[in-house]
Amino acid sequence: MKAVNKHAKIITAATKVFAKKGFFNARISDIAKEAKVADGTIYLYFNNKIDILLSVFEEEIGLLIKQTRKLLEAEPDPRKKLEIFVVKHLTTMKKNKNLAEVMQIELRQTTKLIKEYRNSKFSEYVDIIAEIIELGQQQKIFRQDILPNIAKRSIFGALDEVSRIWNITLETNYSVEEAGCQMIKLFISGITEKKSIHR
Amino acid sequence: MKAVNKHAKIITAATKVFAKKGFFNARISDIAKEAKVADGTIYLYFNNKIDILLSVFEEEIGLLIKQTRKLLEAEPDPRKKLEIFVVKHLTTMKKNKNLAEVMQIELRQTTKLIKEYRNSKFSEYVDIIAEIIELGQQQKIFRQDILPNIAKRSIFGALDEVSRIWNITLETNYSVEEAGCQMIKLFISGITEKKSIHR
DNA sequence: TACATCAATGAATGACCATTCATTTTCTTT
DNA sequence: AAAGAAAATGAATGGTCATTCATTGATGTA
Repeated sequence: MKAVNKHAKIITAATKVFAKKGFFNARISDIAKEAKVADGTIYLYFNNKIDILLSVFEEEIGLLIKQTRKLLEAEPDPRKKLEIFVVKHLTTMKKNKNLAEVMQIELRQTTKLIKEYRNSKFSEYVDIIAEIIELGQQQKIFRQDILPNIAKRSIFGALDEVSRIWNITLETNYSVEEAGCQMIKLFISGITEKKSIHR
Repeated sequence: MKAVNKHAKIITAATKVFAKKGFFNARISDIAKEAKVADGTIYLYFNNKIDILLSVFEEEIGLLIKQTRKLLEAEPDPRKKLEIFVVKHLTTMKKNKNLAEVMQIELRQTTKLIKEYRNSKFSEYVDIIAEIIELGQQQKIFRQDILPNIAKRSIFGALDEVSRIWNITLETNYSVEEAGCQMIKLFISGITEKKSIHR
């Protein structure tokens, strides 16, 4: 068969199948069927099952990093940058539920292997948040007493959990705009009523 | 054999094994060995493998809910309540890495079954945050324009991610106190530099 | 057309492991 | 102490896939 890039076809199929069934419940034969390819063909393009998962992730998050960086570079204000990151993340996860699920569920699974892997692309993604925070601190717009490394985890975790919920409950409770706006408020200004000054 | 509550013994063993290997990579025989019990014995106390996982979770989170509620009831200030919740969560997850891992990793896995299950104990736990926020809003201490349902997800997600990192990286980068304090700052007052000083 | 090279196929293999159940051990009652 | 009941055992079963590889098909070359 004159393959129109089988590699890509298999990745797309695998993303879909992993998202639907989870890594351990996904069968190679499911992926093969989805990609309209023989089971054995998959092994011409990937070493094994986990290799497929990692390829799926690498591909998708790499793209996300590139797009996010592109959006950010035009904007100088760190507050706006943070907003852009939040909205971009939520939008992507809402649009691409397969990616969302693969990110959220699968990559918390195969402990050892993933732990090592995560130190590359995934870290790079989360570190974008830390960069924004550091920039804001340099410009004296963000508080100096916030540790970027804890804040970045908090913000990523919040985004991750909110978009996870979208995948779990079929109903779409909140729009991206509404959720994003709420989260920005929370991170930027906190939960406390502005006028009240605490003692 | 002089059974000293095998049920409990199996649960403890299962928690340990699930945390170490993950649900799908954990063997019933591993759990049996850890509990010093025959493989078959496990089926006298549990219906099947997933039943063990759910029992582990139910047990542990039930306890956490009880302890957290107890700590909260003495404190009237919603800001302090939030602080108590944050610190209790982080402390528990740091102390009980097995529980942390079971919560964080396993329960994001078996999609369908867990989705239904999560609507009970897990939701109850996260809803404690929403209750605190609503209380703060009634008292006009927290902003009215924050939606408790999004804020609760954000705060839980942040806590979850920060404690997840503790489990992944062997080094203990930040103490519970430091991380808790940072997160409280972030949620309560936000990231922006302010004139008014909190507390 | 004949041959060579490379890609693709999918049935067969073999390892793995949750679950079962016939048997053994321990406990209770009389 | 003996018999019956209950609990525990762990080897055997049966089903499930990931992975392999002998075979087939496609494409290019001369």
